[in-house]
Amino acid sequence: MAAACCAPITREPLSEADAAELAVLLKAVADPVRLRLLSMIGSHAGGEACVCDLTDAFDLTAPTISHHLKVLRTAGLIDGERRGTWVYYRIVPETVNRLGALFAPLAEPAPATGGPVEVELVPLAASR
Amino acid sequence: MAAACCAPITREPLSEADAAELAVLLKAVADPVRLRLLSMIGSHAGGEACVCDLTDAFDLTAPTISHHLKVLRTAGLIDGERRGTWVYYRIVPETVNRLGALFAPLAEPAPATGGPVEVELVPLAASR
DNA sequence: CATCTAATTTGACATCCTTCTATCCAAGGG
DNA sequence: CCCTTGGATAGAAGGATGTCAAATTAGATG
Repeated sequence: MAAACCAPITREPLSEADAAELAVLLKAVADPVRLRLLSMIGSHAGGEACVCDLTDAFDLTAPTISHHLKVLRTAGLIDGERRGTWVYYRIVPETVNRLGALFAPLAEPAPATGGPVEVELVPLAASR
Repeated sequence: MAAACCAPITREPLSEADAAELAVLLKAVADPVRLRLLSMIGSHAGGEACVCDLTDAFDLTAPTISHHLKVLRTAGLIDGERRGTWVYYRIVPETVNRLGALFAPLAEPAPATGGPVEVELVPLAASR
């Protein structure tokens, strides 16, 4: 899987291949449970979260949570590691950033000048 | 549907309600055809595209394209208008921007320098 | 070694999604 | 007024997806 790229979605038409690959990534996050898992892992102190903590936060069985974690891991959004008895997961920033770039703000509500970021912005002078 | 908010996904845990609402939005874009439709509409000269142009770009029947456009419209990602014989669609920037904010770039690698965090991550599923 | 707990895998089932064909509505042109 | 064309709707078939119970693997502990 070549890293899909892709200029902001409103900049230029996506190729069929890029669209297919991005859809896989988006399907992974297009679920309430996985969205919450991702945010819980990403915002957890230390940058990683134990599966045991995650499981307790839902009214779902452990296998179901495990399934969702696998989907996120397969998509390259998180990465897991076993340390002793417990397994810890952490965010893979590169992959998350790819989604951010896809929906990059198209000059509207001023992208809150909160933090200096490394998003590759393409010259905004072309069409339009 | 109240406008969902939401700080970047790695900033703080999403509430159950916000996650549910965002998942609906993400499901709308988590499809290769709809991704391409969105990018074709958004990047089209004049900011809008005719359904007739969109349909020709796919190996799908007109009803199928119409269905996907409806999904995007229902999600608030695009807006359509009939002018005479043809129907034109355009992007709704506010909604797209919401997704951009969700996956807003977080500081890159930033592994606590020196910490015991540099562990070799073993693919959990690899063992067999 | 036996056993307990954390986490994943497997298999089943109900639901949702994508796509099609057939049909219907809207706008224009003879 | 009829007919043609652009586009949406209705309904159905088939595949994909989320969830659970049961079984399995991997450390830790007695």
